[in-house]
Amino acid sequence: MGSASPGLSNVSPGCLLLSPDVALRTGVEKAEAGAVGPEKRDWSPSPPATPEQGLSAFYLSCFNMYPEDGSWVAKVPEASAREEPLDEPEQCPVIDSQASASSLDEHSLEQVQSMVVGEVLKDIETACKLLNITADPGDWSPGNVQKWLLWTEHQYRLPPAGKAFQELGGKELCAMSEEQFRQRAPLGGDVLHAHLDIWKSASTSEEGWTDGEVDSSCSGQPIHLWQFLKELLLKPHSYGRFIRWLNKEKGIFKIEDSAQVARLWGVRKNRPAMNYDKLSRSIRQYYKKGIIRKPDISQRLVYQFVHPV
DNA sequence: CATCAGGAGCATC
DNA sequence: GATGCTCCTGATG
Repeated sequence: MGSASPGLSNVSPGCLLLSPDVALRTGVEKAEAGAVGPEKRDWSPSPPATPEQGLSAFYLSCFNMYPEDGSWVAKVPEASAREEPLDEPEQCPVIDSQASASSLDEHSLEQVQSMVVGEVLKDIETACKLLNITADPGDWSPGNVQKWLLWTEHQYRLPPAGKAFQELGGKELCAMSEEQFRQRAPLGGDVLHAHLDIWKSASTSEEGWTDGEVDSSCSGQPIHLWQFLKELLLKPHSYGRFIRWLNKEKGIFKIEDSAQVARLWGVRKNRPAMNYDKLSRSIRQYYKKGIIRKPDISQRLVYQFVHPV
């Protein structure tokens, strides 16, 4: 998938996907019914072929596969009854080596999750570039708001609502409730509100990333692979199923899902062809430099930072 | 078969 | 030149 640029690919999947309040309860169902339209009802979880197909529509449809509120994860067909560690940020689940059917389901779910997040972020990024606006709706000028409205209306075939939101800046827009959206735009106001929520949550989680102590996106310097790995390790809440510490003090970590880690790295570096073979080659370049090494007892997919934090 | 190790050429900054 | 992407051969469990 991905050619998302470094900026938006910073967003943590967990922040988006684990916020059912935003994604599920603020009109996504209605978004599907009202905007996505009958021709898109039979979405299967595969990425849209073209931007014009509407990546957010894909996102919305994916969520709508399990539309009741509550835990989205639990709605996955035949999903494991095992508790997901979603509410315990520090918990790093250990993936059983004997993969059961249920853990396989979890894996495919994770793939869908990260895929969806990637597509949504790409969607937002595309819009930002196209419209020359920032990803954070709070920063929008009234002109930016109008651009965003036009774009969203066009993407989801909503009736024009620009006039109803004239003179409103991004801050005011963000402060508005779904009800207020509906008052101003009886047709599609709820959908616009739902989309704005997605943008808001995307930019919020992006800020979360830039707070990271090893994050390099502020400095403008290209991120190093070892920094990226540390970033993932710092966010077990979001990435604990892909990569986790075995011994944080010694800097020993295990890549649990090599394909996902490589994919995330590829997204970050805008290298869609990235895979674990290449990523691991880059890790091995660190051997000589004394940044990463294999631990004393070598294990598959286990590496060690030479200078743990 | 996936992973690991490392050589080599190349692009980018 | 540093960094990492890409492709490669060969080894290993």
